[in-house]
Amino acid sequence: MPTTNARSAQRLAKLQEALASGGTLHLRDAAELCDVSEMTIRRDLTTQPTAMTLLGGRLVMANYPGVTPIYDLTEQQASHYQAKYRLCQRVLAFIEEGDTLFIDCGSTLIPLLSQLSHFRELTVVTYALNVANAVSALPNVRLVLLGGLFYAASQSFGSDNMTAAIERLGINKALISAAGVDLERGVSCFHFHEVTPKQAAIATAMQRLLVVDASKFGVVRPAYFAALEDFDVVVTDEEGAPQLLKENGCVAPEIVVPEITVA
Amino acid sequence: MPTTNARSAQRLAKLQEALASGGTLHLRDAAELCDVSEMTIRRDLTTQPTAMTLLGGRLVMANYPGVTPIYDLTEQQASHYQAKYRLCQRVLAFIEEGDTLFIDCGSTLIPLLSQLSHFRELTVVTYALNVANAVSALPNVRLVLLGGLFYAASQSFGSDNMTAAIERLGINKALISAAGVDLERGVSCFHFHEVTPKQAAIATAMQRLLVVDASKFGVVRPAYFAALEDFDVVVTDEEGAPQLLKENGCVAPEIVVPEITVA
DNA sequence: GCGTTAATGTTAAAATTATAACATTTAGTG
DNA sequence: CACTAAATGTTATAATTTTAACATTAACGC
Repeated sequence: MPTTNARSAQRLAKLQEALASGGTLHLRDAAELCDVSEMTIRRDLTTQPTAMTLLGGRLVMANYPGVTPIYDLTEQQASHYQAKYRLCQRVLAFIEEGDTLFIDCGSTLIPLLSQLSHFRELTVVTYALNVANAVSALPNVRLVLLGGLFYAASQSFGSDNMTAAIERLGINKALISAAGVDLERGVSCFHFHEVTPKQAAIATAMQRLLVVDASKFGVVRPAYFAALEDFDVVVTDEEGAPQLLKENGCVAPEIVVPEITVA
Repeated sequence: MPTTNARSAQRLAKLQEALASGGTLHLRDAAELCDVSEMTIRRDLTTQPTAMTLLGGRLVMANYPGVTPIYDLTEQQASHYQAKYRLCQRVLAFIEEGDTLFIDCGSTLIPLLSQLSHFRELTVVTYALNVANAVSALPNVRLVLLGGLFYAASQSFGSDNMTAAIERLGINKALISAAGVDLERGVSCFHFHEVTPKQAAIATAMQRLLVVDASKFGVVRPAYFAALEDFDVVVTDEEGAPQLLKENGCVAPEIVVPEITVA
């Protein structure tokens, strides 16, 4: 097994160039383009670290949204996806024609976005790149992206005038996700730069929805951003959640539970 | 051969939901998800009109940039790609370690972006979603996205405080693209919302580079944004460009032509 | 309920892609 | 210049995906 190879890296760079503007390249053509055998390209891909993948004999950029997170729905993951999907279906029940939605970063709310195409007119405000990408494809949804410095870990942006930018917008409903929800320690996330936009959205929005799956209950993450009482609604997927929360003296949010039927 | 099938369409809709947020779905999992055999899914795809494709046993959204336009490198397309690639190679010669680059929207500068991974540290400022996506994958490049309202036609954002946001940044080099370059009528683009960020970048940057292929010469587009003299360098791919411009009395910009060797 | 037809399932064969093993070429070194 | 080892090519084999043909089930009209 060789350590590094300059020529190999050069080939991959060339191929990546070809794919940078989008599209796929058949292994056969890739080999021809680089004037080597298909096997060499295959080896390049396995030996060197690269952003490309071979998908059914075709070379694709692995980090492209339509390709990357290869949704390997094994049994567990399939059910996990179903859970995420159902959660978003419940959120959908709160969305109305003409709404201006603040949509938080993370993966929780992603399945919701394609559902937004069923509305005639909506506006989505977000500070997350993955959310923006999904929404940018919807012709009926106006997209406002709050920019700034990009944080790869959360695929989102941070800026010092995020609060001001959010306050200027007439946000109807804030859909907030979280990495931890605890009755005493409140609602928290992983990254500190998310705190500002989340808090600004909570402060501005007419209605505040916390969207979390049950696995987040009882968990505390480094960045605290709100108390459970700051939300009007908690949308979750666990049967026991309402009791769990209410028995512990938390009465503020209306909690939406699995009774809601999924189409 | 059946005419239409409600259930078939319903399955495809369900699968499309699953893929809407990006990713791929193995045929096996798609079949399981719909509770039918793989063959049925295959038939759905061939029978019904759909935006999905089967790529190496995996279901993908065919209209996603990384997947759809299957890059059939016929001779012409290959050479067209080569041209774009060469143009960006020339631009690359102007970029230095540690630069803060303003990168304009459009497709012209896209091939440049993956090349930026060769630097140790760079900062890219942009108001284009496609640029941001390409840059977000580069670990060595800091990304600043100027947000606002999304314009699908140019895959970019517009906002009324774009100028202020750009002025606050210490932009080293502005890489500007254009849809039209005319000696008398100046440099123009298609969309009016692009004018503000372009002009702000030109005003702020230390060095201003206009990057255009020769097909843009002599063309005037609706939105004027600068005179040719506002640029320090014009990077182009046409041999005749320097004479063409200089003979017409335009002496300001240094023009970079194909003499520069491509690796 | 019977007969017809669409819809789906099952299986086998063909085509394609992936892996592995070994052969050959190329580059570098003393 | 020979020696070594990496890099690439070639070929055979395995695994996977695609296609095709036929069997079975479900739906619908009479």
